[in-house]
Amino acid sequence: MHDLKAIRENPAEYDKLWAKRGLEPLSKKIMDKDALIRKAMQVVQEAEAARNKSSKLIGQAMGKGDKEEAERLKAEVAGAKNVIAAMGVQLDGERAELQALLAGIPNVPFEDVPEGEDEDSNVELHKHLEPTKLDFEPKDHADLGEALGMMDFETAAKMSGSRFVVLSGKLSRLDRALAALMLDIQTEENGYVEHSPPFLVRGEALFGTGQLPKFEADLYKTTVDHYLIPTAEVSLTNIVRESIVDPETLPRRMTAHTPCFRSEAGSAGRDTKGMIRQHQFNKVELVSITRPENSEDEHKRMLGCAEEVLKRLELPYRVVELCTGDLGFGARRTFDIEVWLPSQDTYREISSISNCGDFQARRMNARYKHAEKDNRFVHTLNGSGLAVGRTLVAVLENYQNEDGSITVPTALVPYMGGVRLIK
RNA sequence: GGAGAUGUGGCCGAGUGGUCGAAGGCGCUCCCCUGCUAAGGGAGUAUACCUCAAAAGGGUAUCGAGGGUUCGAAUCCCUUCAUCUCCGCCA
Repeated sequence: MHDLKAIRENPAEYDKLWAKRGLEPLSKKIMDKDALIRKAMQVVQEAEAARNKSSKLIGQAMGKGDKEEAERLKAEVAGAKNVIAAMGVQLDGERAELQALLAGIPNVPFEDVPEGEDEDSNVELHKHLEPTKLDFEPKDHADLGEALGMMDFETAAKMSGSRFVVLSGKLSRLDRALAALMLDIQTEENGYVEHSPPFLVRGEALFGTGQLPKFEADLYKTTVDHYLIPTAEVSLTNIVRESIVDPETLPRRMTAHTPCFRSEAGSAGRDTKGMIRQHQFNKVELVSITRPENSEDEHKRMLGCAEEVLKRLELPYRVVELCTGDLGFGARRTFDIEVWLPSQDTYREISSISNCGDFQARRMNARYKHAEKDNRFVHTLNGSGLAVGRTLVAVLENYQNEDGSITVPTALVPYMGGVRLIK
């Protein structure tokens, strides 16, 4: 959500930044609506003031027993009430329109975010390790998993349809081991506090983080008006909603290992095979709540926290900064971590780490005490640390042996109960 | 799922249609007195928005949230959310 006052003071700047995301200029439309609203507010408020004044006089007249005067005043109030009712309806309508308009406008990028229309303009920042070289034809994770008899898409399809999987045996354990490793790194080394939040949330929570109203089609909704979380970012970030945070507790770092549910409407045909794109997957999420002046530093720190997992697993990856055209709805800057997948001979996204500035904080009214009588919006950041399913895919593909067995990365052996080879 | 109760300012708590943004207490801030402790006196102490070049000032809204009745609602009605108690069910 955007700051109306800021737009009013600097419309050209906003239009310029929105243009970088490929949007038409919007400030004029917003300000015209805003001006209409303020004019209508004045009229309504004047009428309300007149009504309140007369009503008090009626009370006094009644107290004195002067019925005639009271009746005269009542007639007077009727006029004001007409104005309030008529203008009130108009005002509500205008406000709803402006609200809807603002709610659907994405965040503005930071000045120095690379410009570009789509992912082709994303900028590679750095790489870690050389892409895995196998001296045999690499299999993809789905073939490997099915051959092991521990990854079953057909059985999952029978009960749940496409884009689901049943893991079993060592692969199921591997999934758990990866999550445990990730949580241990983030909680024991990086200062994130582990949370076990709700997986079902109300619409307001999703509005707060920006998934609603625009992206309803990507979400699963229950019959009792709950939504399944598409990411724990929603649950974790909303922990500070409608509150005034003690600045001493900032930055506040939270993590959670949760399932994520995505209906992926409109993605038919993409990554149809395997575990890359599923309706349900596990993810260890990182969320930081910061003071405004610290969010950029925290963003870099969070990137490092996510990278650490891949370093520990000795998986090749690269980090890219998304260009303006590829930024998500709420983000001012985003780093993606892409892991190397031998079967695809390319890097694939395994983590996305965003600084949302005060965009989400405004939508959920999350503030901190900046000074006495000066509460300001916090900044919110979120990132995957990491997507467990895709990490499992990366481990299988990068650690595969010619016979289809999988060497367990050293860092995972303790978490696998000492197992060094999956076969 | 059934029955009932509750929801007021930082906290406690009064207030069942009128001058209530809201008594009183606690806490906090400032001042005075005393000045060792303890105590005493006075003033102040919500948020958002509109108006004003700004400040001062003025105005509107807010007593969980939303809607309604009324000239007027913290107070009456409806819906909803949350909490508590009892019963049922259940991992």
